[in-house]
Amino acid sequence: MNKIHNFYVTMTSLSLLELRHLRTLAALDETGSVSRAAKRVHLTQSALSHQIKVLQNHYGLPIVRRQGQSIELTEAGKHLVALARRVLEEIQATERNLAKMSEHASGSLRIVLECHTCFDWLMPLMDAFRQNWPEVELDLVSGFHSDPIQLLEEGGADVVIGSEQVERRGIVHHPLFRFEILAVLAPEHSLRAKKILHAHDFAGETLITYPVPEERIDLIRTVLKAAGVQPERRTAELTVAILQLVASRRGVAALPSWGLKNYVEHDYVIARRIGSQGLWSDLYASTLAETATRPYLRDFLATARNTCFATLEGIIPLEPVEQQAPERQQGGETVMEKKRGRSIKRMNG
Amino acid sequence: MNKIHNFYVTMTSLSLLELRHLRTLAALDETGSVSRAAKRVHLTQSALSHQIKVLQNHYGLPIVRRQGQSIELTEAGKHLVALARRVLEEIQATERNLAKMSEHASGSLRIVLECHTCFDWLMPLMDAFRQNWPEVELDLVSGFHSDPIQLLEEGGADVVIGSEQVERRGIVHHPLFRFEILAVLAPEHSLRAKKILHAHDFAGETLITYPVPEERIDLIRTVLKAAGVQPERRTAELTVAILQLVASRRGVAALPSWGLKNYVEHDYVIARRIGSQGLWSDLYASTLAETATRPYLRDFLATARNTCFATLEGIIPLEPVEQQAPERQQGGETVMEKKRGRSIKRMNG
DNA sequence: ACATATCCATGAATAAAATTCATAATTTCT
DNA sequence: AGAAATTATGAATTTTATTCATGGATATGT
Repeated sequence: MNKIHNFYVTMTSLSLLELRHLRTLAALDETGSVSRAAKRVHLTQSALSHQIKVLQNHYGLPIVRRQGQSIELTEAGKHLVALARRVLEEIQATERNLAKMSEHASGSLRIVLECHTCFDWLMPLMDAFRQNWPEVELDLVSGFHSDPIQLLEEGGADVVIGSEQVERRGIVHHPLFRFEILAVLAPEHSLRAKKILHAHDFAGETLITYPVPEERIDLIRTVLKAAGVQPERRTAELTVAILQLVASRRGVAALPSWGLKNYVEHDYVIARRIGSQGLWSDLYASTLAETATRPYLRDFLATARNTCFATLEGIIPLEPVEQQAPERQQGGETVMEKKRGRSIKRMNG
Repeated sequence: MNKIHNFYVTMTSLSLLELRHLRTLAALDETGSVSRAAKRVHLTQSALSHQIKVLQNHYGLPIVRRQGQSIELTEAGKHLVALARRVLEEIQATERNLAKMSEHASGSLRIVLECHTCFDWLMPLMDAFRQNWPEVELDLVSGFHSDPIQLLEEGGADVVIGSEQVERRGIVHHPLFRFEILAVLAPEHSLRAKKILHAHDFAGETLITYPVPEERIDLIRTVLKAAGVQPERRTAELTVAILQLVASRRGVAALPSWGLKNYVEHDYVIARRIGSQGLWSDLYASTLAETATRPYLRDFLATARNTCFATLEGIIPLEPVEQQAPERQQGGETVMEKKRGRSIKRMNG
């Protein structure tokens, strides 16, 4: 029936464009480089290069232009990026709606912050979240907690934002990003000539930190302890207060690179790399496995990543690393095995 | 460097949604059936079934509900369809912009209509086109032409909309859709009792047609000629005029199903299938190979298909059939080989 | 200036996934 | 009840995206 004729006819392939491309375009725009964008979307640089090529062939237009060490979007590229922005936003919005339909969109999201500086990006994020999930009780759990993960288990909190990543049954760690911790000095400080500071440079200095135990301070834990350097400490609650103390030469500090830009540009303080590789820290959001399935939590994480990558400079995405699958039956946590998309894979042996 | 830790961490797969899914959703909504939607997007029913399943699993929500012989979109499905509509429209708009950037968006689009009834859907389409491509000279080539394809070759027209599909060098045929031609009778006509009309039923009747030669009238060419039936003919220029003549019992007609619905519902006329399989006709837009590459032509075809499928009832998509690849060098027409997307393939041997 | 990172492009190999095929299950219509 | 039409599903297959392995090109630093 319906016999099919036996010869070709053109069928102009209407749009080979896929959301994947739009996500790539957005990342390209945000990072200004193919390889950085690749990290951002968890693919290789090669994959993105191929994607770009396909698009350029399809539209018969250049989309990016190689500009020395990085790239620049062409006119056409900008059009596509604008499209990507709008479309991806619309998608997020309706996915939020679907999530709200799928279960009760209520619950609590009580956040423990191990990293004080994270206030900077968390505040606006929380404001946005409140709008999208009015039914969710959103809170910051204040005060110091020696074992914040335990708080999760006890039900006293729902998310811990910190850099530890202890393997602990029933707990999942959602990678956020990696950032560099820089040493902050007064512009006239005697160490100003050095491009890179090493452990011994801190000997005899006063270290200004947030009021948390030493083990929570990366500089001390991973750099100074090992070198046997033990500077004096002085604490302040707020980032601005720390910076003010540094500027007025009461001591030096070590802070995430992203919050420093403005102050450095105005010569309020200067920032220096710590160690030749730099001192880096990874940030995770940890939750109970159960909590991880909640749609509002997933939305929270998604927008956290989005806004951080869009807002914070100099941070890099973390590879989602795979947990040594808990061999035999470990309970009902098939959650992650099921829910995760295709793109979790080892990227180096 | 950057040693990678050795265990898993959840990475909530952010949206496995792709445009493919949105295109499917839109088709599902328009056709109300998985198999019809499949034809619409040139995939198998199975493929769509799988797609739907994936989406439902992903969102944890039913998207379609089986409703007897066809399907119904759920609340969630409707959300997604609404998204699809907006997104696909935005994409078409920016692709139009890109097309305009890639070459001069000017030229001419002079249309020859072999099928008179096509006026019905062509008019609004032309209006829309004029808005999007103000630089393109849009015209209907009037009058009768015995060999319209020749008009293309002579440069007197740019597109022929008709049902012939003669293989001719340098000419490409873009499939539009397949539609059924129904016999139209006055409600009191003596043949009203028959569900299906056959060739001999037309003997002794007056056939009311557009004023075109017999070879252009499918009913005569493919049904009556073969049976040696030769009814009287009477012609009218406009579809409404034909219908009026039929209603006033001056004769019978054969018209595309889509334009009849309103008249049939109001009992102005009645419509009957012709032959047990029905009488079907395929519609193609034919152009020079060269014209086929113009972005405005491709846009015209795309929106033609879109609006037709959205507007006209009872039409079905045509499989893009592959031309018996012109073995050895047949000139420069690599155009279609290059430009067409992946999805041209034989779907039944 | 020369070695050394970085960065992007590209072809081939590989891995992933979407689609088809074959068939079962379900519903409707006669 | 049987036939026809429609959707669902598991397995096979094809198609496609992605990685891998390089090469060339552009800075970067000593």
